[in-house]
Amino acid sequence: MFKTRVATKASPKAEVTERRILDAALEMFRTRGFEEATVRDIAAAADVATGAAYYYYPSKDSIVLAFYQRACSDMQPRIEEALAKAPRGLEGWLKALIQVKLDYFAPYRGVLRALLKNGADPAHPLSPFADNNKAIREVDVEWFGKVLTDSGVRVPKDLAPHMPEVLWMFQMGVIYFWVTDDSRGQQRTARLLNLGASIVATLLTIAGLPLTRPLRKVAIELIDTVKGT
Amino acid sequence: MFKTRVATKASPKAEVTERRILDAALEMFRTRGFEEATVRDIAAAADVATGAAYYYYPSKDSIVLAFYQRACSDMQPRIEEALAKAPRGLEGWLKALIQVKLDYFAPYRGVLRALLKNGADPAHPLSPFADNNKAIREVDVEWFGKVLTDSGVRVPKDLAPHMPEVLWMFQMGVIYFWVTDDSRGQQRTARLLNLGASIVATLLTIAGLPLTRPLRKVAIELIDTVKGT
DNA sequence: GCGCAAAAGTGAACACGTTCAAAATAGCGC
DNA sequence: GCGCTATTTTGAACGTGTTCACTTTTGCGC
Repeated sequence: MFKTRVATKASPKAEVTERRILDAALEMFRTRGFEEATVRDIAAAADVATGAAYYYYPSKDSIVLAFYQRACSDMQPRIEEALAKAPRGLEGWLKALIQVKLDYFAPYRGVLRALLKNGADPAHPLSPFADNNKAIREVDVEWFGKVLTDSGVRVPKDLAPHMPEVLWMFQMGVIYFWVTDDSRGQQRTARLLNLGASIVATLLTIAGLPLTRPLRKVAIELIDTVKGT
Repeated sequence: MFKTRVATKASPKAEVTERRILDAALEMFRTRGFEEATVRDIAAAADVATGAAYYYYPSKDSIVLAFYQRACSDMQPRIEEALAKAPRGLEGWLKALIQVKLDYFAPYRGVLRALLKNGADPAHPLSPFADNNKAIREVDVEWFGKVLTDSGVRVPKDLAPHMPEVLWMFQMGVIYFWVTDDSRGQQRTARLLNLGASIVATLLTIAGLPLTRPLRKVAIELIDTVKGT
């Protein structure tokens, strides 16, 4: 139902056109906002006919997805750098990792809002939770795994395999909050990130105590349920 | 920007028309799904011209909001009944309270998905988080307050005023999960609700222990941040 | 009943995302 | 260069939600 246009070694000409459309779209999204940027205008700005946009992208929304994918590779080196600079420890790294994304996406907050509109619906091809974007998601989750092991925090055996994805979910929560956070400079998100990272780190150390085992059991069951089969 | 058509004591004729449109719309949403039910068809089914729908409802989405509002009053007696029947205690009551909503909305899962598409965005007039729906939300939150006090669970003073809204948020989480849960009979949501309610109840008793005070402090700060000014 | 303002209702027209049959161009064996 | 296929590009047309100038109906003072 949702061909993402196989990345056959397209002729360079076509590649250039595809890029021109994407760039024109992003520029227009940024300046006018997602809803106000019409496909006709985007195509005109890219010097092609309206239909051309649909030769390269199956829908207007999917242009945003292309942006999201580009963003994810763009951010890899930035993440590495940020983690190196950040204060050692889980909390600092968590904040640094998520902050990279907020900073990168800042000029495109409205664009991201459009992408996340289709929500956490795993059935929707444009959702970060969809199978489509499994590859991207896994790269992302891996960073949280790395941060976790590097931090040296001792995580209970039963919980450990789930933690990277749980931390990734925490990130998604922050981002969802952020896209609709209209406080000055999104300072509420900044607070949320600080407090959230602190709580996560605290909880994770507490989770090691023997007393917490029963609760942990239930929590893991819940995590399994959310993840689905 | 979003006149909800003041509920002036409309002439009965108009009231009937408004109802006819709403009923036709819900029927069509249920049988065809939200996207597939066109305003033209809805209007035709209600025996009015297309434009009439817009005389009563500012947008197609807002019809769903009207449904949501009707649903909320419809559910009041059901909630009362369900709480009376449910096993005593916070956990049982929480589950019963939320289950009433899932049961009521079951035939309209797709419709609700359309409503929640506009997300948790408090700026969007159709969101359950919007100012528009403050009244509804408060009635809803009050139930959680009642359940909490009736349960007799001792909640720390600093946390207590926040708890009804926190529980309400838990409910919203379950509902968001539910609208896109395609497991047979939404059994994943059922598990999520069971486990979640159990965890909430457990955490709440733990929160009374003196040791947890520092963490609770941070958690409350986070809650304040999410709630906004 | 009559006149008339307000309320209710109409349907053509608009802008948008999207589709598609057709045209233009590129690539390539000869 | 020539033909021929596959790729790329076009722009008119479709269906949608929505708007609006207009018509019809209602309510009411007289």
